[in-house]
Amino acid sequence: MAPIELPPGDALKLWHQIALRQVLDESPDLNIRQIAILLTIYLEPPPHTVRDLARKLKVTKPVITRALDTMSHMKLLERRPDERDRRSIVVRRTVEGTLYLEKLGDLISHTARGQGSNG
Amino acid sequence: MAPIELPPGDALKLWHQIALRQVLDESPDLNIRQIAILLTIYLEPPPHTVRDLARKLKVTKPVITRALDTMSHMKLLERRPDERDRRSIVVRRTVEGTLYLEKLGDLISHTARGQGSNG
DNA sequence: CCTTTTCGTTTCGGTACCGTACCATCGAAA
DNA sequence: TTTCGATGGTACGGTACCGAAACGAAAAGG
Repeated sequence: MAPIELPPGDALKLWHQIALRQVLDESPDLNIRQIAILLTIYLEPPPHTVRDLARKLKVTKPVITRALDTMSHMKLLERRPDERDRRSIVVRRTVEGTLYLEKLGDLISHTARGQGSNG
Repeated sequence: MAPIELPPGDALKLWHQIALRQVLDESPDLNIRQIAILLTIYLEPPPHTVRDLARKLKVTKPVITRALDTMSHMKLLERRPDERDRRSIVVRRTVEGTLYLEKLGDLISHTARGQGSNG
């Protein structure tokens, strides 16, 4: 895989266009912690528990609980009891969450493509 | 300028790493609207008034007013009365805001560079 | 059994954001 | 001058987030 050349100035323009698009589209505005949690769940190997996520992001457990409340209500992910240890829960992906992140990836990718050229 | 090739999968990994870094660094978490406002002010030609920003982002004026309150308190930008029309204010850049966005651009750029290569 | 530890959730007080509606000021035009 | 529209700010009620602390349930260990 070739390194991606993205000078700081272009990076900010890219960020700007993506932020602008998200605002104009009125897409659900997850805060930065929720985004980090969601992407960790989808991009890193399972299982994901509240405790693991809290430790990985260096946030308190209630932050994870509340983020899971919000995002599971949006159907972006799903809680499941852990069969082996009933104190734990396991966070799982959903179809809706997969679609949401696919769209996000496409948006970033497409914006980056338009960004580099002189358009 | 060459087009930037950033496949959706890599885009999500990039997003993940940047979000993770922002959370771990406890950087001030501006919401998506505030980011869009800030970058518009810094990347598009002045002058920037509340009304212009509200129209450009298709949000209500109080959204802009509150975002300016928050970000001017963080010294990321500055309100100034418009000399020509005293009903208007003009939003201006600050040194701190410039530094903040320079750091953000560097973070994105650096993360993207590490993203594409196998590092 | 009983105590301690672990896990996720809930509660508490506080802060920040939202949209709707209203307000004070300024500028333009009669 | 008065009237009217434009501009930015404020007030209100509601929602969501935060950290700290307390909680109930389940596991671990005596």
